[in-house]
Amino acid sequence: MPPRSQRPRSERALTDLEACVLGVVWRDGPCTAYAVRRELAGSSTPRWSASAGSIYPVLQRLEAVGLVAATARSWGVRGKREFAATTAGRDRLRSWVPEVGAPEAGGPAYDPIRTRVCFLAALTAVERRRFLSDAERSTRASLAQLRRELRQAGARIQADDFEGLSRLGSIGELEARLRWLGQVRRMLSG
Amino acid sequence: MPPRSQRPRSERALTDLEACVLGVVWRDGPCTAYAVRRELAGSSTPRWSASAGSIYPVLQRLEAVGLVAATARSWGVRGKREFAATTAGRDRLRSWVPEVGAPEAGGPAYDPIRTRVCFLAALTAVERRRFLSDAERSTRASLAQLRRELRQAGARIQADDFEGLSRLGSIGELEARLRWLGQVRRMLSG
DNA sequence: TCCATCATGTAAACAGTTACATGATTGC
DNA sequence: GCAATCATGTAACTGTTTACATGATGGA
Repeated sequence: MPPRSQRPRSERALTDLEACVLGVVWRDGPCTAYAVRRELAGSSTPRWSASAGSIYPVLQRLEAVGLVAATARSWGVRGKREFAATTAGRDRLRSWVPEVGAPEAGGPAYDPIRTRVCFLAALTAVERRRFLSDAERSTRASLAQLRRELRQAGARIQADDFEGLSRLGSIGELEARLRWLGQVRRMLSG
Repeated sequence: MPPRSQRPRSERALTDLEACVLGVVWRDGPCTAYAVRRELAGSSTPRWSASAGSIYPVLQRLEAVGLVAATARSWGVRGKREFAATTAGRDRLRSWVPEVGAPEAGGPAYDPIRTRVCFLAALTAVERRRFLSDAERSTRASLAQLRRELRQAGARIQADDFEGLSRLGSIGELEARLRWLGQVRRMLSG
């Protein structure tokens, strides 16, 4: 297990959070840090906390390296700052998206439920069944929510509605998980 | 967006990494930190780096709170330490597994590919197609690898082979992603 | 003899979270 | 008048990573 090579600080790759914030700023046009927060908080995949302490420092970093630029507006006593992606920011986003990074980028995502199944042996038979039904219920609830959002967004998904397409992917993932959980349940009881 | 309530340091919940390390130690019986590293590194979901700097501190923490215990063996000049889960550790693992934490625990996992699709609008049509075929190829490679591992493990999956069941879940997720990527590709070109 | 693997750790850096702090605006 | 939302940030903490450092064992 040799240590991996290191990139110089100045041109280091964007973290996924940085790239997402950059992406939101690029897509949603001039918007405040608060709007970015709201956007990330509303995401169906709550990977990040979207708290002020997460987002403000990220935008400061992005601004410092010139990937986003802020314009001040008067609001209250401190004013508000609206961010937009610069040309460099747009370019950076464009190079980030196809960046697969590791060769195993196509591997399965980290799923806390699947990870827990690995250690299901620690539970009694009753507890296992309970865990599985909880996981199924919870997954069904998320699935229903996603389908609601999909219906709300519009009758049919357009080719340029990448949020809708992404949501479609989430739905597919949850449906697959549900099928798998059923399979596991049948194997444990049968 | 009110701040969430905080847990006292002493009884804070295990992080997923801590729980996984505890789980591996519990499952694989007395084993060295190095073996835990190897196990995590070989996992199909490389969420963590599994470097020495990750695993050793985690085991130190787990040992400090009495969830694992080490027995020293003579090896080289420093000796080696073999870890095993204590009764408290096993209990803790048992309470961790069914712990769903957030109500949205059943939501979709964080998938870097899906996240990138959200910002596909930043690419040209040619770049989009290229991204999609890269993603499909990469996913197919991981899928083939997982199927190989599944075949290697044994002809049929036993009800108590939770690693095999988990792998089955990963395969289902990747198959779903592949179907979705095909759908996206058809929508973009059609 | 050399290399891969087994084995153990530490130190510094860093990203992200939690908690704290403040105040304006808008709608009921 | 009051509550929810909009808005901006900072400070401390902490978990994880990167890089560094060392040495034994076993097989080709």
